[in-house]
Amino acid sequence: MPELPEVETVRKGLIQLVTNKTIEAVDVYWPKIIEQPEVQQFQSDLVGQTIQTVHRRGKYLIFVLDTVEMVSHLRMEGKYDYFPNITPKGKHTHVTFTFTDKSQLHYQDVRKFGRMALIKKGTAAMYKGIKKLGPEPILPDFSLDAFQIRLKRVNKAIKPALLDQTIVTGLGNIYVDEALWRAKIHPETPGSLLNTTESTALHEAIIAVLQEAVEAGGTTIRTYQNALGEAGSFQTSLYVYGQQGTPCVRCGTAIIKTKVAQRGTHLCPHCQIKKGVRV
DNA sequence: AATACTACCTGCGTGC
DNA sequence: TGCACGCAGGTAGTAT
Repeated sequence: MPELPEVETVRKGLIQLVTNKTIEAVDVYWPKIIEQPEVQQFQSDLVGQTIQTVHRRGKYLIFVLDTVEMVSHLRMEGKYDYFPNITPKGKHTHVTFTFTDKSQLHYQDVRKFGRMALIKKGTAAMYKGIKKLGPEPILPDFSLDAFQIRLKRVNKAIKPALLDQTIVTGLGNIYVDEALWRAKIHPETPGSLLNTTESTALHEAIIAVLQEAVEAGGTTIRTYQNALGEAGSFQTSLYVYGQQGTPCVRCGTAIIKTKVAQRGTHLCPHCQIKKGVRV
């Protein structure tokens, strides 16, 4: 389910529900979810550890325990579900954590793309997926200067460039379309062709859309009862994502859906004109 | 180094 | 009803 705002919402929910809980058992039903160490080691390393807090970096959740940290990425459809009592696993439950008070955290993921890894405490920043992330989309981490300098070296389309997580982390398919619409930039524009006005507007739009979405608790597309972070309301504030056929609120032109770098892409064909390509 | 494509999975809607 | 196909909030691996 998640881009940054949804992951942040999940993190807040987890903090409320599992802080100070001690793990009594870990059950794994789809071993590929566990990246490292081996499943048995993963389970035994976690048993007896208490969750101190949950951090987030980009779209990664980082559970901080006594001597280890558990990095968790939800990818497309991963979800955490909390149960106050021991509860039978669902069809798509792949990992369960049972706490000493008999409450449980279930990891559910229809497409099984999500991943978990155990690392030594304090080493999350060095973890494979995390170490290559760009800055968090907030100031001062995400500096306009560095963003503009970096964009000059980007020859590919701005949309996949932003989805890459190395220029700035946290955008996914929804918020990248929203940010580009706000900044009036066509998603296929090569990064190097953005002028100062455009890159400044884009920088501002990225920060704003993600912050607003965090405040709204994220965007809920499909609802699964009980899952943490599924109560977001930002879907009512989307200007292009899923809005194909409806009028652009700025100019009235119908929003279209197309494909850019293999991803469904929404834009206003009047406000967002492609540069660098002969028409 | 940067870029482009594919794999990883399941379920759902669409069209024949 | 069955079936093929495209599509879905993401990233990692591989090849060029």
